[in-house]
Amino acid sequence: MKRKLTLKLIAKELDVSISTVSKALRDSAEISEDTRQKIKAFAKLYNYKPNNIALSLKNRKTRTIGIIIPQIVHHFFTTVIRGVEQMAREHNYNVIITLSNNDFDKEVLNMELLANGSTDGFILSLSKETMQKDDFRHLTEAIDQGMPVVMFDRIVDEIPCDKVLIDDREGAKLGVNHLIKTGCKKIAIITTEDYITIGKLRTKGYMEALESAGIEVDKDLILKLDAIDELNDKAKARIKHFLKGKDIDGVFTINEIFAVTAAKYIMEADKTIPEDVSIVSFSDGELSQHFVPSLTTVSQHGEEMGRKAAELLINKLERPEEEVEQYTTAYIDTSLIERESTKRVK
Amino acid sequence: MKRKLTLKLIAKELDVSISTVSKALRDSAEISEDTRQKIKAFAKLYNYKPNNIALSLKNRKTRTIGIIIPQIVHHFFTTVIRGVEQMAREHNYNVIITLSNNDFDKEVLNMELLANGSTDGFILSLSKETMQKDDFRHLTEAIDQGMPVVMFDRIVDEIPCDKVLIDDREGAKLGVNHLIKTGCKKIAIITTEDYITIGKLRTKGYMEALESAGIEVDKDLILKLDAIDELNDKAKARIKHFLKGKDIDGVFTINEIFAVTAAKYIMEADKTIPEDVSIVSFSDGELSQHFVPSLTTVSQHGEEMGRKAAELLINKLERPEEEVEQYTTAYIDTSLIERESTKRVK
DNA sequence: TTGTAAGCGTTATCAG
DNA sequence: CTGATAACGCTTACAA
Repeated sequence: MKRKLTLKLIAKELDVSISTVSKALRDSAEISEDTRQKIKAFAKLYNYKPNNIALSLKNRKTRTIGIIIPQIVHHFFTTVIRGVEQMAREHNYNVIITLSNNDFDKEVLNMELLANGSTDGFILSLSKETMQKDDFRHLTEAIDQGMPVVMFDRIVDEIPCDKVLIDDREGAKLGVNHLIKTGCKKIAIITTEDYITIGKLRTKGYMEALESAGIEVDKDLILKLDAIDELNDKAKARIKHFLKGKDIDGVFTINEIFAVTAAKYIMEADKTIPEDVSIVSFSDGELSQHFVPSLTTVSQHGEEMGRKAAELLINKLERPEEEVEQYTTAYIDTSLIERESTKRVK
Repeated sequence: MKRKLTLKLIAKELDVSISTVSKALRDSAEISEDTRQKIKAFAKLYNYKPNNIALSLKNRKTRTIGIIIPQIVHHFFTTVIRGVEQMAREHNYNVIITLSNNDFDKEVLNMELLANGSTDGFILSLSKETMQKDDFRHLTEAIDQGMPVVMFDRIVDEIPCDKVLIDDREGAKLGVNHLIKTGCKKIAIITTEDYITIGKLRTKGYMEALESAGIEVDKDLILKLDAIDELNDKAKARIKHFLKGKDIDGVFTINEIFAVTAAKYIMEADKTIPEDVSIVSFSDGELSQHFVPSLTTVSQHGEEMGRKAAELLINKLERPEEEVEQYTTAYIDTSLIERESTKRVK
């Protein structure tokens, strides 16, 4: 492996000082046209690129934003990333991503990696395990050390940092209201246990929507699973059992996988979607789009979320150090995407 | 924002020299039990963490592997990442990811970011645009500068570096043979234009499978699209038109999206899957698993691929510098996952 | 047992 | 116009 070209090497080769080279390359007026030309030509020829590590050390800035997310398969996270990248690019920041795979230790590890020099701050969504463990020391430590942090989607209230959320409650209402509007009367929900914030809030939205439509909430129509991004066989069986023989005409689910699985069992029971049972899912992704029938979803506008998160972070990064700490929580609206799994509004 | 704790600060606070602190923290025998204890206690109390940037600069090593991929939505890429991370962890390397979003400029940008200090080497799959443009200067430059590179999946032969591939041709054969075995005689393929290597190779496998079964290749049963990860309306229309009224009993597609879209049009034409038309898709992902009917796929073993890529890279990184350059191309086997979209083998 | 100094690659300041 | 020097945070000979 060759050694990378450095200022020092160029200086030696051209028999000038390192600082001359540095200045020439940065087009300093101090340097004579002649030398500047010479140095630049040489640098270009041998493809000199400044060493970012050295720059970061010098500037105590990396101009890099770190993203830590539980799982990347999610179309949602991809869109968030895109949003972050857009905003980052506009402000001349780079973005690197690490995955926690929904694993606590990995999340901690990644945070340390990113917190110790590689990035100026980060944007993260908590792993499932972290939320279960209820252990956020890695977060508070990072924040204590002056790392700006923005949490999105899967957050925890107590941590003092900026937050970007979708309005889960409103989103769920949007979805359930659509079911109601299209004539559904007996609407079930497939959600998660309450320790997962999004599950809890979406369940709440579901209940509120029913109530304000004068429909009584029936506990038998609420299924709370312990799963979130993946369904094991047990969870599938629970969904199957839950749907079996129930007299329902609408299902609201808090994610795509739940929706698609429910749809499958509904069709297996020889009911048609949306005529017999309508379905609305939270989270708009590939699955919803390509499923037959395609699913009506509550879209989360991930890109916007990413943009907002990046904006908040960059704000913190570029603000004079002494300003009073204060944290904002931004809400991103959801919207309904109508597809084939619900009836047309009359 | 507080300033991060450094050796210097600790040294000042404890009134010792920086090197004493450094040594104490690294448990050097040079330092007296006493001072060591004192320093370590202090460091722990204030949660000292060494600055990775400084370490990288010092060691001229980051112990970080970069991954550059076109698009992360793909379940396949997620599994590859997981494989890379496993292997990396075993060898004490970190992993950071950047996305090219199938965009040439972004790929170049990301490479520069990663090549200029942030990582010791990288693993990448080319963006669609890069392959179209046929411009690989960013790659050769990085390699010239001594950055070890491993390409996987979407590669280009001419670049001198390690490569990890799945055997696309064999994989396609596997899939098509399965269709043949289950009784299909008129098998169509939905693939990409030939400039995308995987499309080309998979088409080849398809043809070979047919030929060796004594079935004549019918050009009318081959659809080459210009799309790869996403389908625009035009591509969808082409699929629809392609399938319409064609007398086929099997469809092989080179990715999930093509398969799912084809399935949809087939069902719309009131044919049943797999009785009337069987489907096999390349790439095993969420879509195939959750679609109704679930799709038989050729699985790519992404995790293994990731592991292999990381292994090759780490090998290069830890090898004494002077060794002769030589590049290996590893092939990862595919396997068939039978689901509902094909008939049982008799 | 502790401290000094050089060096990793840069840039900024100040002197020549 | 050019160059020496210090500094970013850390490690490691080498002195003391």
